[in-house]
Amino acid sequence: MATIDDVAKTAGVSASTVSYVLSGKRPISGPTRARVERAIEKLGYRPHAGARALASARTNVIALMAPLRVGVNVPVIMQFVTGVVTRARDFEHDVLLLTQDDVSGLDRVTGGSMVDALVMMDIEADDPRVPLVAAAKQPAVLVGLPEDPEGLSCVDLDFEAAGRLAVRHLAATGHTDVALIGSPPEVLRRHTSYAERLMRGLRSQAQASDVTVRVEACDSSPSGASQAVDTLLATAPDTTGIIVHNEGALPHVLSRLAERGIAVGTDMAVVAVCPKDVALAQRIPMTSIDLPAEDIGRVAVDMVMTRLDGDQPSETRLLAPVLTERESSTPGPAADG
Amino acid sequence: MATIDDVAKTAGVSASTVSYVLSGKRPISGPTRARVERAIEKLGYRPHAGARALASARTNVIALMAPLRVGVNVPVIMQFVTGVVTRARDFEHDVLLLTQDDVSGLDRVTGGSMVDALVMMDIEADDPRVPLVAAAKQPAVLVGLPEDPEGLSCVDLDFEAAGRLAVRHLAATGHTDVALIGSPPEVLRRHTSYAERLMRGLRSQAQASDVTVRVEACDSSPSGASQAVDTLLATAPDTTGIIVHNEGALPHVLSRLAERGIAVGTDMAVVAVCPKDVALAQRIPMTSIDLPAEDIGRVAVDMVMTRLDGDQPSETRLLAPVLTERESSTPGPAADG
DNA sequence: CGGGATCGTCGAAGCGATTCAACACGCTAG
DNA sequence: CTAGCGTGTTGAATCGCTTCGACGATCCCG
Repeated sequence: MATIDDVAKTAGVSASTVSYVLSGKRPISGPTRARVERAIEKLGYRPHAGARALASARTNVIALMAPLRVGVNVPVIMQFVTGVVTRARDFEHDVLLLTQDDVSGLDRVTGGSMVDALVMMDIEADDPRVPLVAAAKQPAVLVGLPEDPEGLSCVDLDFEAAGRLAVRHLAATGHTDVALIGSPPEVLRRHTSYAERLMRGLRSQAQASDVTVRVEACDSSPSGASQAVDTLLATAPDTTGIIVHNEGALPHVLSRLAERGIAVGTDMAVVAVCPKDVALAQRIPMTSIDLPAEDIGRVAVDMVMTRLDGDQPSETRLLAPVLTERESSTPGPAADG
Repeated sequence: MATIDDVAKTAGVSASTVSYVLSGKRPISGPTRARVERAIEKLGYRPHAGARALASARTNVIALMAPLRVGVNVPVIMQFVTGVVTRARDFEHDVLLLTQDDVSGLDRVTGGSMVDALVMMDIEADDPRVPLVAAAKQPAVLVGLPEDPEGLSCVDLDFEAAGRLAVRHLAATGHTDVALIGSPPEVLRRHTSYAERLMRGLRSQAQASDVTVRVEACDSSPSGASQAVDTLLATAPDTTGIIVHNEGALPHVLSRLAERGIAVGTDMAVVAVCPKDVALAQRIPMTSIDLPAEDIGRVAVDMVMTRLDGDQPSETRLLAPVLTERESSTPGPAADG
């Protein structure tokens, strides 16, 4: 491989000049720049990433911790990841992927200066990674909300507001008995923050809107979904509105309702909290609160990049939920006639 | 951050000794090793990845190109990725994720010595990345089969054998009119190798077993799947066995069959080509040919690691397909009575 | 008891970039 | 006419590690 010295030699300049042409940190005259660029082209020169990292203390790589835990919805994760990877490229950064949720990987990439910054997904209320990453020299952004952010920046959909919004929507369309079909029990057991925040919003708005809300955990299998539906209808037969916050279970919930002869949209209003494409890929276009996974990934990168040099204060960004009415929810019983 | 010199100083040895303790490339006496290790521990020393890469020409990172193209099944991709990431850790390597299928990323990580090796997924028959990666100084393994591998190593499920196996199974259980519900049209248009190989196997065995086989492309949406089923049953009403090679469409195909009152397993035998967990997550446990995505990812890493120093010759590894009978396929009409 | 092998450690030379201080040059202003 | 300035370029130091050759000490065997 050609080195910067080779380029310098064939362009008839010094290595530092080549470096400045590349980085633009000092003015270089037009002719010189042109000669250098020609030399680079000719030799097919690519700066050595390691050498660069050593000299400049910048790797142009960010770490993305995306633990693949049981119960997480893989396609949604991948939407995040896509957002992160593509946005990172806008900042000339590549992405190092860590899928294990152990803490050693964090230590390695952080301590070894393998990355300039970190984005961590699937944050739990009391996440063991948080103190470690707070102590790291690299800036970090958490996707989700830990109990104690320790001065770290966070970003996520405002699930609490989403919960309120969903209930408000159902209440406004005349429903008084609503239910949540939510995350798998494993997710709840881990105290993954989004699940709890949604419920909090749900409950507070239920009280405010004088609506009862029943909660069912639900794993993503067909049988799990059927069971959740059956239990719900057995214990709360007056339910006329369901909020589904479980991408994997959603199609099965709809199937089960269909099997039981319950027409979604007329007999039963259903609001999904999920990415738009999931909402549209069901048998009926779903009224949904969009989970803008790719956006969130993008924002996470924006935030972490801002903090690369300037010591921006930490900040928490909760994206406002947007509810889009589609065919799965229509005015409920109280609004009838 | 502490440097190797700091460690050397506090341990009372030279930096090279510390390095040898870490790498084990020269014998170090017990007491010395112990002193060094204590110093490392005490200072929380982590070798600087960039410096290491510069000096040793090893980054301990491999690149994973996983283009997220339309029509690919994301959960399956993630199974590959998981296999790659976890196996890479066994070799002390981390994974740099490239999701864009452009060629510039390849160039960057390759030319800039950011990685020691490459794993490339979703290979097309005439993939533009292949010549580039063949010219790179890093070893590479392709997941899939290009038309001309140019001396590169490849790994994949033996889809041609899978096609034969599926037909043989159906033929053996008495079916004479079978059909494939296959990949989305985009995938076929790209000449993604697995789709074509499966069809080749299907056709050759159909001829050998004196069975007719009809082929339907099928996108992964509910409507696409329904349409594929409807078209199939309209144009080939005698069909009694279906092979589904499309993870996304599979549940919808089954739903549609159910809607039309066709009982899977008795009226219609269905064989799926998909990961085992997908086969088991359907309304009926599916007879399936396992797509061992995670295994393939692991094997890809094994192969590429073998080629890191030794100049092992290139090799193509096609994993033998395994068919597991479950409830979705039972003896067909000719075997009845 | 001497000579060669073996073992453990060290010093120094890179690896390939970045960046700072310094310098040469041509201008303008005084 | 010169001091002073800005512009464009350079040389050298530096980043933190690996690795090669060398060297003293210890060991074994004849």
